[in-house]
Amino acid sequence: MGMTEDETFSELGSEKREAFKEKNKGLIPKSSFTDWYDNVLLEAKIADDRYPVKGFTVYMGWGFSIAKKIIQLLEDKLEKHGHEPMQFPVVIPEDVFQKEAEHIAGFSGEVFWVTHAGENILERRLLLRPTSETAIYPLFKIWIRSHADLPLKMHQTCNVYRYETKATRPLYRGREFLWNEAHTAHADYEDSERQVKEGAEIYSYVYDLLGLGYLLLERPSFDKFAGAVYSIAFDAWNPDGKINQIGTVHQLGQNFSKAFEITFEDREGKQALVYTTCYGMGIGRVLAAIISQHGDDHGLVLPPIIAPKQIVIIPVTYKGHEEAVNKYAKNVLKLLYEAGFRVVLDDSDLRPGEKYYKWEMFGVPLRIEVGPKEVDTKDVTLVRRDSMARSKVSIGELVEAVNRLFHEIYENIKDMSWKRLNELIVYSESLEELKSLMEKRKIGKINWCGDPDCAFKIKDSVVGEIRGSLWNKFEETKGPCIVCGQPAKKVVYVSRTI
RNA sequence: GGGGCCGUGGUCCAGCUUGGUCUAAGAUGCGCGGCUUGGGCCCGCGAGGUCCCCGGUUCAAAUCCGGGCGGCCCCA
Repeated sequence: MGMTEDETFSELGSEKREAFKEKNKGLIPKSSFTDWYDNVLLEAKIADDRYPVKGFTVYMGWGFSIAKKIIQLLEDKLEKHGHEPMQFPVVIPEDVFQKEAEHIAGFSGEVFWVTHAGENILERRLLLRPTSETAIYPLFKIWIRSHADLPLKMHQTCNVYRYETKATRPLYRGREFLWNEAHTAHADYEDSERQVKEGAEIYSYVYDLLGLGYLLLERPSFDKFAGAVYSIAFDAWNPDGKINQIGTVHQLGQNFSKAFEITFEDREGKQALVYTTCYGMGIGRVLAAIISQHGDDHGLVLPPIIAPKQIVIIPVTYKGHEEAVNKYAKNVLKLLYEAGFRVVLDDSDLRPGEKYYKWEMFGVPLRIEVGPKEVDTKDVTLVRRDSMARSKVSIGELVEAVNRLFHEIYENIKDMSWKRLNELIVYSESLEELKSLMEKRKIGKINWCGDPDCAFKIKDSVVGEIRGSLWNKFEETKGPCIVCGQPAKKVVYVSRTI
């Protein structure tokens, strides 16, 4: 439509832009990803970035409703696996924060400080948690007495604070962000390893319910969490060719238990240090992944499981038929409500066409149209949000049909997302080739010797960086290291990052 | 951290080069009324603005200059 692939909406001349909007009634095409994304956030009432502090974003009604559904899926699953819900304070005293050397080195550059109370300078400075290990471990030290107290597993959903120096983006990267973090302590390394697997499985379970496409990678050692033995991460694809890290799981070994002296009496009656793990999921980033992976030119496309409203009923009334149609629509509403669906009847004064566009923007999975025809034939017209496919079904079969369509919508958006991810991944045998892949916004798959110097050379010569190797599946190397030509140890993925 | 582009009613934006005709145009959205209603229909009326902020130049600043804040893109 008069726009090349590389051109973004905002780079078009105002004339072309006006022409575009005239033709598309104000909608920005998803191919202009940044503009589309900003537009959808506001139009679909997801988030408002106009809060007067840089990097701090307001969740609006529809967006926070979705966020709450995501949180609920995650919390239910964590608690099913024995994690107790807790809430730790947002402030951490400076001296406690500084107990683990690597951890401070990793985070101290981006912490917010609380230095005053009124006009008085605090004797002991406090910081806003950038993550909660150092808030939680002093209490773990108190709570854990013996092997009978282990494993200890907790989680909390809270805001954390990091003074990001990179460009902030609503939901993707904020200086305050909503996440859920889990922290566990174990009697031996084997049990903490089992826990890392459980954490990864819990996260996979949630992302799969949301139909997201992602890579589960073990990060190279130079990119692990500050203070971790190793880190694994969930990298979701993004339409602009960057990678969106939606969750991480860390094996912390005894690094923190040493620093915080978290000991227990083992079965032989001796004091020993616990092993800890932690994992975090950024709710905003997961929401951003759902918006970006599933959305289309008409706006959001939500998986039914997290849609705040799953079905919208649109009555199509004509003069003389209003009463019959409205009555019929209310019966359909009641039927679906009683069957347990989240359903809304839009009986506002807008024209039906306008309502279609509006609810498509909000990503409601199914639309039901009822007019005089349906009243006559005792059925309804169903329209899927993902494919826009129409069908008719009798009232008697409606509930069954909705369940079936929800399942089909979920399967379809999930398949499309994974298909897109697989199309993005391209195997590459030379730096030249890798560079061109990055320019085409692809994800490179390469052989690597494991030397950090080679990794830095990649970062210097192509725009992307090494994200890691598959964690849950071993991949055989197919050639020498792409940089130095020495024998390769790992197949790793390279991409731009958000 | 470096470079580029940008900031005008809720949203998208015209105006800026060449200061005055700007008491800031338009579209969309919003409110009221009418008409309509199977994909953003049409007509009428109305509300809505610190032209991002501070300072400077000038008889005069949305427009020029300096600084700040904020946004987007590219590079480290």
